[in-house]
Amino acid sequence: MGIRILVVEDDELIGGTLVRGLREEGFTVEHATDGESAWQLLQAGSWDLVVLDWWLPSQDGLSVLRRFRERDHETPVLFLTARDSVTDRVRGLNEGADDYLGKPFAFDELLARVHALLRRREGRSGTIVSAADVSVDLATQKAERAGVPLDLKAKEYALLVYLLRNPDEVLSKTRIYEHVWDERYDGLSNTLEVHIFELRRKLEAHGDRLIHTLRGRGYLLGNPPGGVKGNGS
Amino acid sequence: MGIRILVVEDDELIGGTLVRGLREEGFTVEHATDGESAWQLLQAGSWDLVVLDWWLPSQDGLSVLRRFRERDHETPVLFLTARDSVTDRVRGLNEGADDYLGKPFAFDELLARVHALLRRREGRSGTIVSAADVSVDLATQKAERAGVPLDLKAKEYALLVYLLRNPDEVLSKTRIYEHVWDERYDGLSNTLEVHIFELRRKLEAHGDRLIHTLRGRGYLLGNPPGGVKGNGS
DNA sequence: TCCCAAGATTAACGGAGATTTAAGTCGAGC
DNA sequence: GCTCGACTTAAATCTCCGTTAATCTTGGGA
Repeated sequence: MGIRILVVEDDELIGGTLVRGLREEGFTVEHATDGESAWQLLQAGSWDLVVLDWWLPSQDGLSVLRRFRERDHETPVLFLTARDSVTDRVRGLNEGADDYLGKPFAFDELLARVHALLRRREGRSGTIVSAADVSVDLATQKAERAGVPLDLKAKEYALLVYLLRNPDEVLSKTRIYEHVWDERYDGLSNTLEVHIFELRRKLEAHGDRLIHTLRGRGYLLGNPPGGVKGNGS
Repeated sequence: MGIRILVVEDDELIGGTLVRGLREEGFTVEHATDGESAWQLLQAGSWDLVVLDWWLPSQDGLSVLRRFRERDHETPVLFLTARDSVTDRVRGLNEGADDYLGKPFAFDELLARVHALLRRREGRSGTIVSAADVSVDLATQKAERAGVPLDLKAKEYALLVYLLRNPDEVLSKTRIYEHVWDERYDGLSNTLEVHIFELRRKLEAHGDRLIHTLRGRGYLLGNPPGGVKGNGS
């Protein structure tokens, strides 16, 4: 939903904790337990952040990172090193990792670094994503419109975040569905429409329409398409 | 629309998603589920891009590609390989595919590659198609004239894109209709004229006439035809 | 100048797609 | 294992886009 994180970690306990914990924080999380599947997932999807373990069974994390960086220099990578080895972390950073964390670590600490990396990428705006008079704080998961806090369900929140991150752009249902639900969109279900409805209801309690329908094309959050409609005169 | 894409994919879910998603993005999309019908469609129509699955029931995608490339070296082909097999993708590229994508893939990623391939072919200009003071960004589906955004319906958008891609050229109603509507033009319906009218209305709100009528021959977007009209001698 | 065909314009209709409401399902937490 | 709430499914209703159709306008030829 909204923000997609790939966790590459073979240790069952640590991996499970990471996935669960990050999901509770409202992220969409996928989990790979070896280098090969990690590589496939990296190529397949667009990720906002990658948490990558140093030691992996079939292929070490470093070479995954190196291959990944040949194509993608943007997506932040948080590197997990087995211990706080200076040489390891230097090598990781040299290969394009953005930050590292030595095991064992507290989940809190990892979360702080995740937010820091995402913040850096959001460009100045802190953990806050906003458009028009709506804003969401990704760290605290609080959404508000015109200063009034919104009480959103998890899916509504995820949907809003995705729309906010692509303001004034036509987003097809296919794209929205794949991002927010992390599934293929078969066009048979109207789940997306129902959530749009709920989100609109809550947003429009404190302002006018923000989510516009482009019939047959998708939805758009922001200014109504086509600028000013009925000009005066 | 305006831009025609052939999707060759036997998997119902993936194919359905591709067709629906690409249509939402404003393309005219046809769908073939086996090599034989794919071959027929390839020969029948003129396509701007082909998305071709590796595995097909009656005949594998590679041989379809090979046969197609004997006649057509221009049309970009995006190849879908079942997995990220290096040998598969090398073979595909050797046979004349322009790009590949390993399943599973996110729709977003496919869309990005589609735009990249079209861009390469559109000639430098990015995803932007323009003529005179009108331009359309195929990626964001935003159209504008003299900097003023236009609020176009799906069909109007498709029509405009087709006209923009063939500026200063007389386009018969038959050609326009078959490209934009993807149907035979029987000359009985005046749908095309109605859409031309609507499109003109929106375009001419911010400038003078751009779509000219060539009585009995069709329409032309661009400079008035023949320069000076009633020149003597 | 008159006539006719091609095209322009306007209004109305039908249906696909979108909205809305309500009932069903599933999982988390007690 | 029960209950509550979030999410999904289903179904009714509505809305708007694209088409049709009917009328008006224009241009070219006799």
